[in-house]
Amino acid sequence: MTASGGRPVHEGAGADAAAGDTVAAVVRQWRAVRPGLDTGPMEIIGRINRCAALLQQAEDAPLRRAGLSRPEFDLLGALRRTGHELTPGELARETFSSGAAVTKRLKQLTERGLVERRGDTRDRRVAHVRLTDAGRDLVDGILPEQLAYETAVLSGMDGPRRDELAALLGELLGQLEGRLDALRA
Amino acid sequence: MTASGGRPVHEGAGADAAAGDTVAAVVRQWRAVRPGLDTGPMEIIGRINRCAALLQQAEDAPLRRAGLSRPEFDLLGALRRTGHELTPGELARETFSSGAAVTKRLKQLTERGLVERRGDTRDRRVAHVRLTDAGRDLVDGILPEQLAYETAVLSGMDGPRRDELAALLGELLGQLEGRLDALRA
DNA sequence: AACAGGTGTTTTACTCGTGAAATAAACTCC
DNA sequence: GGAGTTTATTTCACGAGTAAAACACCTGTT
Repeated sequence: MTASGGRPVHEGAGADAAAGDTVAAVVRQWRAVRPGLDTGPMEIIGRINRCAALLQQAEDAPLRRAGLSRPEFDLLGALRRTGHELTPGELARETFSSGAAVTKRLKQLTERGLVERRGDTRDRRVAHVRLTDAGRDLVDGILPEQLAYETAVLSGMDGPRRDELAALLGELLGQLEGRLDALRA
Repeated sequence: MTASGGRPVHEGAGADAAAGDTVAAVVRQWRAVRPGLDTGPMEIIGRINRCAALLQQAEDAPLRRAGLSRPEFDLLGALRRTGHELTPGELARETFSSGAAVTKRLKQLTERGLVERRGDTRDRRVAHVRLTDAGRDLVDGILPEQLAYETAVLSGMDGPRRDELAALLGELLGQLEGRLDALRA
């Protein structure tokens, strides 16, 4: 199959895959050592995890140049894309991180002059966080760079397949999120 | 998390009909605030990162029951699936983590009696690590549970689409891994 | 008005991973 | 057969995240 140049289309549970990616190799090892195991889920979950790890590493490059970690950028991005102030609690939900982590990040970002906080006049427990001009400029400057970089990283795949992949991931994610919300209820 | 990570706060009433997953909503926010940006990569990279986060959370459940973290299980799994001893360096490469992390994990797993080490007779720098019987039994006991759990998590998608998703992820991963090696050279 | 309970945020104590230096042993090549 | 280099592994100092407790404030009830 590698020799014929075709990519494995039906790489189902029983197919002998071309060497391909490292996950395929791992799955092959498991099947050799513990035959009869249903290794199907590995081919999706293992690959997602590995892709995420590699992408994160790759993506870090443009951000690091600006002295930002990815979680920090996510926080700034949440403020930028919603277009209004957010409370620490909302930021935690928005960036899927713990409240404590947000507190720490806000402290640093405030010190760097990228965000500002003000107290709520009615409820003195809550704070409102907004981007400073410097913060907004930073996000606006980085984002196109970031997206261009990501485009380059994905450029090995042609357009239609990228769309197909995005659609399938969207379907999976929608279901995972539904399932998670269900567990939360 | 990614630039596209997060949940929309003010998504307009009634948008949930076509909302899809959270990443789609985030992308919509970006497009509203900064039109003209090519948000294509977010729909893949953002979703992969978010899926990875959710899956990791979900996957942790069966492992935690056994008192193992995922990186620890990966280490044990590498020993189990290769079927032979590995050096710390090989384990680091195999589990995609740093040497220092492997050293720490080995220390803990050794104390728990799950792995053993012996020195190489020829080259006294290198160590060889292998599973103890208890370690092997633990992995063999957990793995089917783990795979069953993962199958359940993915059960919202039907077979053909799962295969298609696995194939596309394999293609992407293969390219990312190639690209990474290229960048390293 | 005062208290009980709930909510938003921060603090605390801890774990874990990382990069860089340290250690130690093996090659190389003159 | 040493001096210098490379390779394998560990140690160290530190940063970042987490869960749980602490804190501060609000709200409903009586």
